[in-house]
Amino acid sequence: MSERAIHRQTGVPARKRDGNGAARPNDADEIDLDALVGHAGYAVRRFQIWIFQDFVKTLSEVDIRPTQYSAMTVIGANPGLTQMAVAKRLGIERARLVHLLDSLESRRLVKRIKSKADRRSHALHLTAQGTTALAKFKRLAAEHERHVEAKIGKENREHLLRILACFT
Amino acid sequence: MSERAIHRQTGVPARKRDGNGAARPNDADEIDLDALVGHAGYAVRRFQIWIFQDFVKTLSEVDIRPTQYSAMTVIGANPGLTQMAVAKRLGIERARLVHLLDSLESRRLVKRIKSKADRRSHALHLTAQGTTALAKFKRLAAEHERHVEAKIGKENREHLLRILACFT
DNA sequence: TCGCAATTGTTGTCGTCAACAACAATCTTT
DNA sequence: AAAGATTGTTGTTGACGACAACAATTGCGA
Repeated sequence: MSERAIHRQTGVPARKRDGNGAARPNDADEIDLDALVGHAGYAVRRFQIWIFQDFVKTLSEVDIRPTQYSAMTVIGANPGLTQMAVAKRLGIERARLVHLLDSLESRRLVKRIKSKADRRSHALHLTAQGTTALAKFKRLAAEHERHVEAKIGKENREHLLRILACFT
Repeated sequence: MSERAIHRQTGVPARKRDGNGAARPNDADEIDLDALVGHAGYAVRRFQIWIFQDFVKTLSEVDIRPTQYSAMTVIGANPGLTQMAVAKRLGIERARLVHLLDSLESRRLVKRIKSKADRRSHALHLTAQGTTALAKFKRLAAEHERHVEAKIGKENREHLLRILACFT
């Protein structure tokens, strides 16, 4: 039970009511989050939304979204991976990866090469164009990362990366 | 450019190839994440997915999702808020909140009371049933939070909350 | 006081994403 | 050769963020 909720119950005067027991509908930043302040998930969710928006905005000139970036980065560093391997490593569903790669392949950034060893699978590679494009994506992503640093602080960002390293 | 990528280029023997330059398609945990390890957004995203899954699972017996929980918590602590106020405070779109409240109202957990002062808006309240239900939700959510603590450590969780406090 | 802009809730659409289920082609195991 | 597993694919469902439009209502300025 939060203090402010208790205050209401014990009759501490709310500053404005509308006849329905309504307590100041506006005035956004004085609303009690109560139990939410103790939940990591809530803060993480808000942060993640902020990060994604900044990422998308910072990379808008190249029209690359976070998941696309992560796929290209992994493929670039590990040429020849199968879709299953990429999906498992990044925690993406393989069904989801199909459309993702369709999109990247249609933009000539990635190519699927039918594997001769296992004809079920595709070996994934960046195209030459994809390689140079990825270099630019990485520069823009680094710029985005500086925005994160500016938002939460250099050492906080590094500490965050250490804390969450077990999820990568 | 990652070390393992360089190794490939410099001819360090990859252990298995399939004739297409493919390097060990399987063996998930040896895949180089390259630039992703330096991106807070990637770790945060993976973490957030893990948290949501655990939250949903831990509260599955009461069938409450994170967003529903956050809305009920705020309404419980600030009875009489309008939909706009809740949406702004939680960073939810007011259009999204409509369905969310429809669902909660149909389960008799929340009620919308037409405001007499401003007939455009609704004053949001928990029902009696909603109040007792929320108490149980909070107990389960606290259990979920202990899972988080067990996953990343007590002091890491607290540090995380401090780092991300500016997003709540 | 009248009229126009802003606000509130609502409806609808679009795109992203996670979670499943089913399927054909192919591999592996027995 | 038969049975079972794997890989890529297609499709569906539901939660969610973003956006646009709308009616009812409010508030403000001319």
